[in-house]
Amino acid sequence: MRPDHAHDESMSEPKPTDYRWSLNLPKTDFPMRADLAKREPDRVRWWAEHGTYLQRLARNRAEGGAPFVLHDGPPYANGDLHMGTFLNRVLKDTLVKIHLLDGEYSDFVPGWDMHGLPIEMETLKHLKLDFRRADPIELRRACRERALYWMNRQREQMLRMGTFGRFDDPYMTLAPAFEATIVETLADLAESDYLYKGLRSTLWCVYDETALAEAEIEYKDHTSPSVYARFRASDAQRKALLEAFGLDDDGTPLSVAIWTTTPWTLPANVAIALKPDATYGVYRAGDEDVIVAQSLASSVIARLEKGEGTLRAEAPGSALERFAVRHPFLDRDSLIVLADYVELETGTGAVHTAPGHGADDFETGVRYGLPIINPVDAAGRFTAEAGPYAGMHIFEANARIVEDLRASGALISAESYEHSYPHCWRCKNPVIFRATAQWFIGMDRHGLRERAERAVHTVRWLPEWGENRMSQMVGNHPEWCVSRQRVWGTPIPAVVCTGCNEARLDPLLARSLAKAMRGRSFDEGNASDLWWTEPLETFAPPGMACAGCGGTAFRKEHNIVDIWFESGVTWRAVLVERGMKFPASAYLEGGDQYRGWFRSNLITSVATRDVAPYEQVISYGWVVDQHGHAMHKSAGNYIAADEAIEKYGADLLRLWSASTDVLNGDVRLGAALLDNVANVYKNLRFRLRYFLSSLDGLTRASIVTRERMEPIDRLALGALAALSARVTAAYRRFDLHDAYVALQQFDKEDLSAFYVDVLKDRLYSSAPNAPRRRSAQSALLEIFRTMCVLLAPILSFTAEEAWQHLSDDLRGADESVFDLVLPRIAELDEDALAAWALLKELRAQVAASEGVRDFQLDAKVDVQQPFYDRFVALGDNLREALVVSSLRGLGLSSNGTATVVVVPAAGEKCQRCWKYLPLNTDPDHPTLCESCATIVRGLEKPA
RNA sequence: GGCGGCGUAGCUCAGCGUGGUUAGAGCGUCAGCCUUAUAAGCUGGAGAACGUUGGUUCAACUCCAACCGCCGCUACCA
Repeated sequence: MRPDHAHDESMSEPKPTDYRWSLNLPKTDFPMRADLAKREPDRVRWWAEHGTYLQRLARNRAEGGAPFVLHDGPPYANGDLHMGTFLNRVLKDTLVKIHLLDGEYSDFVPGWDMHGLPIEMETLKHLKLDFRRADPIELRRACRERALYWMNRQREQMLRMGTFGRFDDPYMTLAPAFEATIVETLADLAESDYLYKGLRSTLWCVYDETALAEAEIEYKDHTSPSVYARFRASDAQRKALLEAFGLDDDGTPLSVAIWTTTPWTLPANVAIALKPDATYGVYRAGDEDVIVAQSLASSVIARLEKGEGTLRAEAPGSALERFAVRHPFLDRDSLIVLADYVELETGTGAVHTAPGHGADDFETGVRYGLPIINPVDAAGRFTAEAGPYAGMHIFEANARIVEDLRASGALISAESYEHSYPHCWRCKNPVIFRATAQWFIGMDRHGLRERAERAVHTVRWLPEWGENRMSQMVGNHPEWCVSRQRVWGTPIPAVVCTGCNEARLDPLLARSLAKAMRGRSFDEGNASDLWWTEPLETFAPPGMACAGCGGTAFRKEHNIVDIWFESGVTWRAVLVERGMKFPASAYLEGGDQYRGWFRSNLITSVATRDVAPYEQVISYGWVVDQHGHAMHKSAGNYIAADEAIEKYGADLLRLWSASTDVLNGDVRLGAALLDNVANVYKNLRFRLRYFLSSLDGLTRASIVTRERMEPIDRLALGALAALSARVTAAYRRFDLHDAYVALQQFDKEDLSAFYVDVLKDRLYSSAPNAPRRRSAQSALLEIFRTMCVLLAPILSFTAEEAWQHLSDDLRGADESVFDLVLPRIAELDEDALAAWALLKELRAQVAASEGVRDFQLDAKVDVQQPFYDRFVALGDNLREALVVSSLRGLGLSSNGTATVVVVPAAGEKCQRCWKYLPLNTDPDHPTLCESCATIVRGLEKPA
């Protein structure tokens, strides 16, 4: 012992009346301050070094735990994580840990989505390359490096969040076996006739020069030109049209008024669509006649600025079918056609139709056998077909076209129109429709749509409305365009017959390629480079011949597959290939994935296995700011995950994820809100600290079994069981918020305001080894252990930190908090719970007595019959529960209600235990009660 | 435009499938107490037109309709 320490002791020599030294006051080195940002990284390291997750996983399997597989929806390996990703990772982690702690084989394989345009764009920018000129193999190698860089970086960030999983063996869409699975699935789909090539008007990004899928567009507000224009009739056309209206031709010019927000599509115009059952009129305004829908006539005539128009005649749209008018600036006719989709809310009721530039227009074009004019190249420049506009960029041409319309007198009005418009998810520019030949998965082939919808109803959806949403999503899903004209991805190994130009995807060829890819090791780089580097003969089956012309000469196509298709086969590449549980127990993602990953997985799985790939789907809301607004970097309310963790600590943010209802609606996040959570955190932390401090001195050997505990300690454990039952039930239905509320309430009402207060006297003033003190400590140990395991899925860091502060002796074989098991509650003792509740109530009444403090009172209690015997059995615990000096009596209540009457305590205040009792029973300790005197006497002569 | 979700105290949420006591909880806030959990703890108080407006009903936060706000999804706004 160091001299200065001895000195300290002599300095704090107790005064004769100060008996603090003889009390068992709380003692722990569990820090009051969390310092989460500083301490959490140590915990992450500790879990890694001890293999906490994998060890528990192995133990659960050895003990026969049922498999539980949360299948990870792969984040895109590009950029740092934001709070939306944080929520995603932590919710998944919580679910994984709930099942892990429940003894299941909760196998979580994280994965990454690593191909695709965003990484390709980043890489090109980084290398200052133009993708048209870059060597594909070089570019793909650089993309791979970049994707791996981001994956590693994101992995570190995920681990920092305290998440568990097989982070040493994640799945990657760029791994050889994964790529091979993609190709094999394409082969299967081609073989079973779901996959085919066709000319369609598809979403196209002119900046990235590729087709896009529905899942790749974002809706944003966009201001478009709003142009009303005349399509004039030639003399012969005018005569015919007027006849259809029953009018004579008096030589007045006639035109059909159309409306468009995309003037650049006018060069591709071949038709005007009318609604068959709507009424159209010929209106005379000044010196001209115009045809327009009756219900929109006034707004169109107003734009003519030629005064009030007069209605000359009316006819249904169907009466005008197949008449024609002249294109406003090209030398051709525009056919009047009918289409049900024409709306009469805005515009003129006469829809400018360009089959090359719209899905519906395309369909109408096919129906009428119209030419599919597509005068726009991949980069958005007009081709020679566009006549005077050849060479211009389409969006720049808008203004020019409007001016030309004005100059030729075809323009009625030019305004601007703000509307929500599809944009490219990657470059954020408006997308267009452009007719090109692409590969599709047909939702309407072999009943795929109906089978997918049926599969939806076999799945458990959380929230329940997810079922309806998914069902609608599948019902509305058009053909899935899966081909992309880029290089960073898995090839669609199709070939084109050099004889007849017919494209085909030969399943044998594809499987041969896949087999070669599987033969490559991860370190050899992109296995699918083989499609670029090896001659076609390497993979082509012998005797491959064109089905159309019988030709045997082919060349390779160089499309890659949509990355939504790649992530769409994770169920196969991960669950099936690794021999994990399939269908997965659960998928858990943000609500945006109904159209994305939930759907892509459903479709590929139903098409090839006829079963949904998941048993349950859980979706959660979008993270928005404090005020409910979407977070954007530009709006300044964006929160990066690593910054938030540095500032608040991962555990506080984890607690936030449980503090709010994440499943329905938006999830708010902001500083004020986190302050709120911080208070709750602090309370829970203090409680854990208090438990640890009051367990001081307890050893495994001195633990009192439940049967031999004081009666009130057994009641406390009954209340604990009720908490366990509620929290584990909440966990099993993934209601983290209910678990959070339950833990908080128990902490506050049962522990802090009641049980802890009740135990103080017993813990502090008993002899250290007294059975009644050990009983209290044993109950507290049980509560501590249970609170730790119940908190662990959410507050992983703090629960582990607290558990580590328990003595090795008490922790025993359960080295980590994740070695513990969630309580299994067979059935609750309702009578005990009722007695506990009544005690709390009576204690609250005593505590609320004005002006007097604990122990300054004696009490007399009357309770109704069911409780009477129980209370008698409590013995001195009843007095203890009320925190009074003595119980003056326990009676049977006559009126059926329990009452407690308090009176000033009879004795004098014992200087040690503060109870008011008879003092001076020991001449050496005149200011102590008899019990304290005995204890102090025993302590005075330490061995 | 359509579909869906959400809208209850300063904050986060319960309650509303079976409409009926003074609409609950935690956090915060204010006041009091304790000083043997002490950079803690206890007790008490204040605090809510249950988004708005109508309707059904003896009675609505709870059922119905419309509307408003926020968010998400979606569309053939040509």
